Amino acid sequence: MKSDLVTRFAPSPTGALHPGNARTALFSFLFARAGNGRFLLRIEDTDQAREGAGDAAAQMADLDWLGIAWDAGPDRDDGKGPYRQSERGAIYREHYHRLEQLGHAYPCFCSATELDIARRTQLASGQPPRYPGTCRGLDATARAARLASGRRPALRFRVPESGNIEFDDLVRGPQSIAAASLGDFLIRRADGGTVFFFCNVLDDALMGVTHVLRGDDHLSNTPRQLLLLQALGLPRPVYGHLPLLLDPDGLPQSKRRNSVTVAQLREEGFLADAVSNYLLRLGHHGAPDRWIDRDGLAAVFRADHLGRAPAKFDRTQLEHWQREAVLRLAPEAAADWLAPIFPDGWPRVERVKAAELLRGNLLLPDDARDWLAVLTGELPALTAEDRAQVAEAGAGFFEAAQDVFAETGPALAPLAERLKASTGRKGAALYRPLRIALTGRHDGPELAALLAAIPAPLVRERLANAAQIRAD
RNA sequence: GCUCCCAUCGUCUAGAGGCCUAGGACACAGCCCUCUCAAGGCUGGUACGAGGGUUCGAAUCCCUCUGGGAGCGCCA
Repeated sequence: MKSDLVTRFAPSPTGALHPGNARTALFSFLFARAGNGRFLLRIEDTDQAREGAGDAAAQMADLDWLGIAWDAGPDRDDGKGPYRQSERGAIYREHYHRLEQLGHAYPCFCSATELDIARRTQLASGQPPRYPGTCRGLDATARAARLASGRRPALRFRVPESGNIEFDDLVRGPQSIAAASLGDFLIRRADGGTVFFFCNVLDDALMGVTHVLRGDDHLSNTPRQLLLLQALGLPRPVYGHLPLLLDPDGLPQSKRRNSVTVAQLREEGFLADAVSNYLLRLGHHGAPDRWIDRDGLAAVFRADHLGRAPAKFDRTQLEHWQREAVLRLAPEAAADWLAPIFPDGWPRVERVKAAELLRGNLLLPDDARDWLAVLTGELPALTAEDRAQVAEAGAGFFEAAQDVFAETGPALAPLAERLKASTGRKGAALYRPLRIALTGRHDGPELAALLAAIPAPLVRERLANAAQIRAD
């Protein structure tokens, strides 16, 4: 059963998607899903100058990767689009006209320098920088005169001189601000370009958005947008302002500071569901401590469980969820996950087998590189300590191992049994030298599985090598 | 400069006056399990930014300060 709930994510395609935006998108998406509503994606590409080629497509790919699916968007119109603001010029023009007709907006002829001077003056005298109202009272003749002199006006919204603007924020609670503290703000640039305050809120209303989850940085802008809706006679959505997501050092994420992007995490090999499980718990509480499947995410999301304090991006916690995610990967998916580090010619079956063998000891695909050498290549030189352990077991031990291996093959149980009988060794004294000789390291999957996975010639070679090792 | 927002273990968080000698998770340390690592089990240390109030009682309410952030753009 569909409800009337409609949420959206409205990124501007300037650069890559950061975890903070991804979280906002995820929350909005889950919010809609949890309420049987719809989730919209709108691209706010009104600033062509700042837009990088392919940024929108890249961000959409990131969202898609995370499993954030939009019911309507640039590539999926539902009749209320277009979902790119660059294609909505006619709609904006129509509403500019209405605002002007209604007396809620007026042309402003002030130049950038004039405004700058006013701003500086106000700042210098301890006043908040606000539009001084120069063009507010211009009559028809004055306007005509300016137009005639060739000046192209911008359009400004006429903010009421008194009264309070009130709204109840989903996460911040009741808000109230005096209209008088707001200056008349711009809604259309002199070149005809639209301005965020305007197109953003207008599109939300026109697209039927009922609940807006967005960054904290918009909280103090909300009253302006509410004024706009009121002037236009459009319904207002419920707002929920999410605290910022900070870098590990506590500073806001930014391109300049090289904050991690979603694309980077993906390239490193982090799994989408690990990222989701992590983001779900940043600034949102109430989810159980255990792993949640992609399909179960929406069921634990609660809009009334959103936090107010900013959170720091913490790789260690992401890694915890990554470990959980890797453990839960289906065999085929695990092989795909490791694809970047497998040799090109490797057959599918081998890949799946290797992935199954190693995944318990991997956090990222890169971690598998050394293990690949264990399975197919040359072992790195042993440390002095490891040499000592191998030497302690003795040449006889490894000679016996070679003999037994020749008979029993790659099954550990009979091999261990026979070695135990012939050398008297057991437990760690038996297994550890074998592990070191065969893998060159102390950690890793079960020895039985390793023995079965390492090609027999390599096993023979390594056992023979171990028999040659003497303590330093 | 002005306005607004935020503040609990290293990190994510629970906490809406007594249930808090502050709970959980991650991380860390120790032990158990075990051929190793991981997983799992058990145990442990670590936090209410500071100062004033209000109250019988404050992490929770009020004020001040401190620290952080945002907005005030012909950026979004």
